[in-house]
Amino acid sequence: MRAPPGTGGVSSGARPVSPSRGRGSVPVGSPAMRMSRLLVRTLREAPADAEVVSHQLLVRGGFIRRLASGVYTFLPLGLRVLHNIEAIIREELDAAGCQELLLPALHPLELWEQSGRAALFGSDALPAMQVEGRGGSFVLGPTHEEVVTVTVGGEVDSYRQLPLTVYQIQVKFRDEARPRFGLLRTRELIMADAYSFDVDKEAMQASYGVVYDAYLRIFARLGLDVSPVEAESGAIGGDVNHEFMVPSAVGEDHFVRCRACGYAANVEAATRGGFGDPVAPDASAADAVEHHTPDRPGIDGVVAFFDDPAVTHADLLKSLAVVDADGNAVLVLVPGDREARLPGGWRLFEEADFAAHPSLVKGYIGPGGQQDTGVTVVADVGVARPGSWITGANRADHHLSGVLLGRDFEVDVWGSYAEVVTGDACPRCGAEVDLVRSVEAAHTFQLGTKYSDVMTGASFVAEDGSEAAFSMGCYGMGVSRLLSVVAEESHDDRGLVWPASVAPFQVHLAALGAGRSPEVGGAADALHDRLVAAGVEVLYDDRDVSPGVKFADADLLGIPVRLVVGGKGLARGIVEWRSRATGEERDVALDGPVEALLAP
RNA sequence: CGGGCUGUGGCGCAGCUUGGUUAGCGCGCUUGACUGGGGGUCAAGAGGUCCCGGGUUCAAAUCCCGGCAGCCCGACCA
Repeated sequence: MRAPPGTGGVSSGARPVSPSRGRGSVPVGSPAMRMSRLLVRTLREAPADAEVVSHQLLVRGGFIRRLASGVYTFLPLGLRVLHNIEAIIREELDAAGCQELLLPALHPLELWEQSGRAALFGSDALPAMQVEGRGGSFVLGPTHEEVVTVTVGGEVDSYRQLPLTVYQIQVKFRDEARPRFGLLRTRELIMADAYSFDVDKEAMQASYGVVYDAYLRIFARLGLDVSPVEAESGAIGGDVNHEFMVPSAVGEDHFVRCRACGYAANVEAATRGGFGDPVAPDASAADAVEHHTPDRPGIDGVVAFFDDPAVTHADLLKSLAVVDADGNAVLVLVPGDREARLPGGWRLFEEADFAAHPSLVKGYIGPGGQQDTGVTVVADVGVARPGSWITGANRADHHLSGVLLGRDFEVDVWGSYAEVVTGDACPRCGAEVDLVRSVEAAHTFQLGTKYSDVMTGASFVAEDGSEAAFSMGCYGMGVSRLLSVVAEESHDDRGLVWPASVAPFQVHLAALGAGRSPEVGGAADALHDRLVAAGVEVLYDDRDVSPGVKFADADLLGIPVRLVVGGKGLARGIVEWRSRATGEERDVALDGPVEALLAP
C-alpha cells in the first residue's frame, strides 16, 4: 500500500497491514467476509433508471439500492466504502484540531424562524421537508447552521473557550426537485459538515484556512483532482466562500480556470478581464437610425430582421430590466452574443415593474433616455468595446441602429455581468480561461456573524468584558456523493477500480474449483485465515460457481488486489496475484510472507 | 414548474397499433445431472394485483377518462 499523495501529519506513511482502518466495518474474521455469506447480488444488466456509469456500477456491484427517487440504501459493500471515506475525513479533521459531535437531524421549526431561513423553504434555494409531530413542527435538517449555533452558544460563554471547530457526519434532507445520477443528487444525503467559532474576523479566517487545508488533504487521499474555486454563497450566506470542484463529465456545475495563473471560479461567480476603458464616441459618426421592427422582441428576431451577414448577435446590445437585491430598478447591458450573469438576489422585471418604469418598454428595451428616471444602468465590461450598437428604442415595435456609448447612452456602473466562456480573458492576468465541467464535492463559507447575530445565546464575553457574537465558518462535504464521484472517476469497462484508500476490501481472494478439489479448498481456506490473522481486509469468494463468474464479479467489485488459488497454481505452490488497476499479474509463493500478496 | 418518454415475476425487455382461452423471452432463483481458468450445457420447477381507480365491451395488459410513480431535456439549485 502506498501513501496517498498530498497527505501529511498523522496521516502520512503507508497504511499498516494491521487493521487500523475498517472501524465500524465487519469485524475481522467475520463470516461476512466469505462471499457465500455476504449480502450482495451482482447484476449483469444495469437498471433502466441508472444513466451514468458510476450509478450503474454501484447498483450492478451490489453497493447501493434505490428505495425511492433520490433515496438509497447502502448495502454492506457500499457501507464499507462509505465508512472508509468517513474514516479519512475523521482522521484529517481530528488532526486539524476539530471535535466531532452529532447534531439532531430533526430541527424544531422555531429555530429556522429565528434565523429567517424558514422563509426560504418554499424556494428552490433551500428545499426543506417539514414534519408535523406531537411535539410541534419540525424540519428534516437540510443544513445545520442554526442548530450548531445555538448548541455551541449554549456551551461557550467566554473568549477563553475559543477558537473552536466542531464537525459531524450526518444525514441531511433536501426536497430536491429532480434527484439524479444515483448518489450525486439525492433527497437524503450523508454529509460531513464542520463549523468554526472565533472571536473575530481575523481569527475566523485563520480557522477557515485550517479546515480548507484539511479538506484538500482529504481529497488527495481519495485520489481526487479537486480545484477550490471562488463561488456564490447562495442560501448559506457570508462573504468569502469556496467550492471544491472535481472535474467530471457528469458534473452539473462549471467553473472557470485560467490557463496561466491560479484563478479559478464557479461560472456563477466568475468575472472576465481584457477590456480597456470605454473610448470616446466617434464625433463624425452618423446619428442613430430608428427601425420599425414589429413582433421582434428578442435578440434572434432582430438579427433576423436585419437579414444582413454583417449584423450578428455581437452587434446587438442585450438589455435586461431587473430589480436588484435592494429593490431598485437596474438596466443590465451585455453584448448580444453573451448570456447575462445576474448577481444573487436580482430578478427580472415583472409586469408591475414595467408599469412603474415607462422609460423601459418590454420587448424593446434600450439604454437610451434613462437619465433622471431612477434606473441605474450597469454594463458588462464587454460593452466598452468601440463601435455602435443595435438596441431597443424603448418604443413598442422599434429598434435603433448606430447607437453609441457616450453619445446615445451612458453607463453608471461597469462590471462583469456576462457569463464567462472558454477563451475569455482572465480577470487577474489576462490569459485565456477554460470552462470546466465539474461536480461540487464540498463548499466552505466564511459566515462571519450572519447566524450568531440572530440566534439566541450565540455570543460570548470578550477579553475586554464586552459581549460579542461568534465569527463563524461552515464547511460542508458531500460524503455519499463522494462515493459516486470516486466511482465515476475510477472504473473501466469491466467494473469499478477502487483506490486502496476507500476500497471495501484490500484483497479479493478467489478459490477456483474448491468444490471438487479438497486440496484447493484447503489451501484457499488456509490463505484466507493467514490474511485475516495478519489484519488484511479480504473478501473470500468461496462460492461454488464457475471461474468466469468469479472473475467477472471480481472485476465488477473493483477490489485492488485479486488473488486466485486454483489447481494449476497449487501444483506449483503459487497463488496468482493480479492488480485490478493495471492488470499486472504475477505468481507469488503460497507459503511466502503475506506482504508479498498485497499491493506492490 | 414547463416539454417528452415509460410503467408487464427480483433485473432487462416483447406483447398494446388491429381487444379473444393457460401473458411470453433473456438474466437471476430452486432441484438434479454433466461441466470446470473469463458470466458453461441439459432437464425439470417456482415466481405475475400486466402502476392505481373509474369507464366502454359478451370479453381489457391491449381502447377511453382521471390519478400516481419513474426516467430524460429544460428551468432551478448550500
